[in-house]
Amino acid sequence: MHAYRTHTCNQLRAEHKGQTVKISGWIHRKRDHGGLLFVDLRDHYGLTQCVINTDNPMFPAFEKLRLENVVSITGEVVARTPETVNKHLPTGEIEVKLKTFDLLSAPVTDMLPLQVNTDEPYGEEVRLRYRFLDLRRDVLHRNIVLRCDVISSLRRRMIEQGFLEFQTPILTASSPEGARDFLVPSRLHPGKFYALPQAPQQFKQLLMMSGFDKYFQIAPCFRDEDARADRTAGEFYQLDVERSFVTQDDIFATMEPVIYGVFEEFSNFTGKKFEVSKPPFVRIPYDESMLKYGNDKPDLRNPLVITDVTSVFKRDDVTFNAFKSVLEKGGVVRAIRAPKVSDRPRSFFDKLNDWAKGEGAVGLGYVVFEGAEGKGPIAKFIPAAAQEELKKLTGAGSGDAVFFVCDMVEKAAPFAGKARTKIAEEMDIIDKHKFIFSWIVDFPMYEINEKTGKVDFSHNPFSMPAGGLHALNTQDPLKIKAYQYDCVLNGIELASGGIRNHVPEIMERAFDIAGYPKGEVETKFGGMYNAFKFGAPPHGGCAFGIDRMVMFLADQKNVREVIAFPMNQQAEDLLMNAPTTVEPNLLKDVHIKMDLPKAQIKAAG
RNA sequence: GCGGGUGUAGCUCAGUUGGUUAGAGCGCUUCCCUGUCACGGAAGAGGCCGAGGGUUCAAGUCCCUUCACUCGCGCCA
Repeated sequence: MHAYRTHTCNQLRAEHKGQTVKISGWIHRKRDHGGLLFVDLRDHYGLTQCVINTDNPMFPAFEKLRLENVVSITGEVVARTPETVNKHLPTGEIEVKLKTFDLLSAPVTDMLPLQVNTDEPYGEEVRLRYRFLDLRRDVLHRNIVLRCDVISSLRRRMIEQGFLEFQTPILTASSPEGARDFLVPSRLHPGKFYALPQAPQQFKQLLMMSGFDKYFQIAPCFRDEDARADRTAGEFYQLDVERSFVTQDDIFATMEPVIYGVFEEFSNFTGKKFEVSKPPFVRIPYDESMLKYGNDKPDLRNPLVITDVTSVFKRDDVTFNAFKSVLEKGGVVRAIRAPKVSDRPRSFFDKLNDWAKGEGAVGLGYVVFEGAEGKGPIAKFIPAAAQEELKKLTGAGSGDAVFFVCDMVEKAAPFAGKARTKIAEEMDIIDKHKFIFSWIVDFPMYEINEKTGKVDFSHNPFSMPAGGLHALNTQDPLKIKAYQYDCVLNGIELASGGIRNHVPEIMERAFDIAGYPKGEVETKFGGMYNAFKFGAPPHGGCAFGIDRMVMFLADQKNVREVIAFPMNQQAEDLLMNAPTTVEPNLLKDVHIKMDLPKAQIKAAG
């Protein structure tokens, strides 16, 4: 007999009755009847009930074992009587009648800081400090299995399309992404540093210039920026993809079946099937998204749409001066039509108005259409003819309300976006069991940097500008679009990508417009720049956030729920105690001397 | 760096307007219990109420400071 087990804890069925088996695992739960003791033994695969009574001389020793001890149990598989079968358990037809057992772990003597056999919510700090216990618990354990399955599915789907899986360096140089780098000091080169890759961006482009055609990688990425619920501290994984001789549509056609396929494959993970939007995913130009949804990552589960109704409030017969004064300064009015809400109580509208005030707005004006007539606090400023124009622009009919946001465009658009979300939430019209994908396309190549007031890259500086060199030389930089796109799912950015700029002349001009001195491209991205000169194929790609994909499929609100060993919000690993101070000789090796803020000198000790 | 929330037993939480000895469930210890499956029952141990300061006859409760965790903002093209 095997030293540890002949079967797993999810394997034994009625057909095994009479067999002598050995199973190993953790003591999940005990039910002690004095003369009769039931123990649920748990391993990765499931639970098996074991039973022992006082006839067995091992009874006293076995009875003393505490929860979460690791034991192997040898015994006979016994069919349960019909009335004692447990239908909720796959192994519920049988139990193992214990003959002998071995304690395989050191005996558990301390109190468990968190209980494995409950689904009670625990504090983050305890969960992270004792992550190995939390990972034993059902929900987190299954989430991590899902993550493994999702990654192998992605890998299989990419390989089936003829992509090659690469590894790229972890110790590298600073890359063109805009985030803070993690730095690693060089021992051999005093005063110099490696940077951990924010993404393998340059390497994957170099692989295209090296003639490999179809690249992918399950790539670790490192960015020294603060965490959010959908963004872990420090590091995350991307499905990183690049292809040669492709257009934007080729990238979409490559990725849509992969992403749709994976989401469809695991759409039933939570036990409730999610409906997945089929390829081709809807494509929305950036400008349209900003107008209709108020951001560049629309939640398309929300059916509400924003329209521009500035023209209505500019009419001479409309006398709503609160808006007119803003319009005179160049502002806009954005409207959100909320269908069939005229029967809602006044409190529905007041609540939204209070919310808007809480967001720093003056309020959220609205008109409710009942029959032909518009009602509400500001309806009296809008005569019938103007109301007709309003209905025409927004598509509002009888029973609908239209909410207004008025401000300068750069404030009105995002606030209308927030209001769109808030109104839909209050109306409870967002279908929580849908995955709706979209591609946001035609991002602007440049934007005004608010701090400096100068023209800056708005996305990846390596993206190809639409219209190429001609556009760069002849158009207003702020009007130039880039072959740059995001894949958005339910209001969260899932991927970003672009068709790259592979022509040195266009790249130099692009950096010139963003105010970089001549030669900057060559100094900063020398390897890439050289490659561009020696035969670079047109290429492009994208990168999908794996943690976020799994988070969606597991229906979790926080990426930590799908990562085995995440850091906390302060980018600390409570289990491994990182970051930590190091021995002075290690610092000396890498030529580092501390110069700490006074308050932290004691802490660094 | 800034704002919101939370902090009471090993864990999850309750604790009234400031008022006697700070409670419950799980876990832990001892005992009873031979068909449970979140087994049941009896008893028990376990508390610097995050820390420090203040107001008060009296503070878990009110005020100030501070720390930790968390959510968000800044940041992340």
